[in-house]
Amino acid sequence: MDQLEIFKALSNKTRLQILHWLKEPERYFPPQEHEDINEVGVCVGQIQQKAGLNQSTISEYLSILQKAGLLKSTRIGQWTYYKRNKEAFLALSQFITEEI
Amino acid sequence: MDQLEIFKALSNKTRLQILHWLKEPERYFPPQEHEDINEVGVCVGQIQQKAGLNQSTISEYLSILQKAGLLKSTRIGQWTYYKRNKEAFLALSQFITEEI
DNA sequence: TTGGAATATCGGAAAAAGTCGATATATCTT
DNA sequence: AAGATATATCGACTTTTTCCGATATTCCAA
Repeated sequence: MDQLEIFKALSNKTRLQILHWLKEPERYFPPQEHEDINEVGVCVGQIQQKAGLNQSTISEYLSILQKAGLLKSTRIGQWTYYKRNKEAFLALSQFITEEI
Repeated sequence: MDQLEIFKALSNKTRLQILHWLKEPERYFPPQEHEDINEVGVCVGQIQQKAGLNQSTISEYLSILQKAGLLKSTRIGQWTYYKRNKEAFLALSQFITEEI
């Protein structure tokens, strides 16, 4: 866990918003056409639409969040689904109370 | 609590290091000449020395951490002492597990 | 096997952050 | 009151981040 990388990933309004949405995907997104939203997460296009930024920007943001370990991704057909990585948030929470 | 501001404050190696030191000030700093280290914290000069960056840089970094609410400061005579604000870390930890 | 849809990558312009040296301010000492 | 010490602020330059449009890649469907 690279904490600095994680905090950089969290230092952006849109990325924080995305994480908030992905904490409760059913609440913020329509059911995914082909997959179970709770199983694989939400596809890039839906997140992009909701965020209202350029497609390339959102694709990169999701990649930043994933590289930091905060999201997990699954490619199914032409879609990439992103979902929250619970363990990372627990570890980060612990880091904050115990190390800094 | 402005979470974005907090995460930006945490997105810097030196600032993270400072917070780590201030979590256990007795362990990382000599006793303060004039004050109780556990009461008021550590003065800017000591932190600057340990961090090895310019005085103005450290002064600004401490100000950033304080504006984000992560540190509290006390001016006593010509010294400004900074100490960890425990409540802020607890609240942040909770935000991370509950909101994102 | 070609066209279309979803996503990823690249290159760049603008904005923000990092870091310094110089200088200002506040306070202590004499 | 003057010099010394600790900290804060300012201006400048460099590096990083933001966000876009254009293009590439991957995969599906006809």
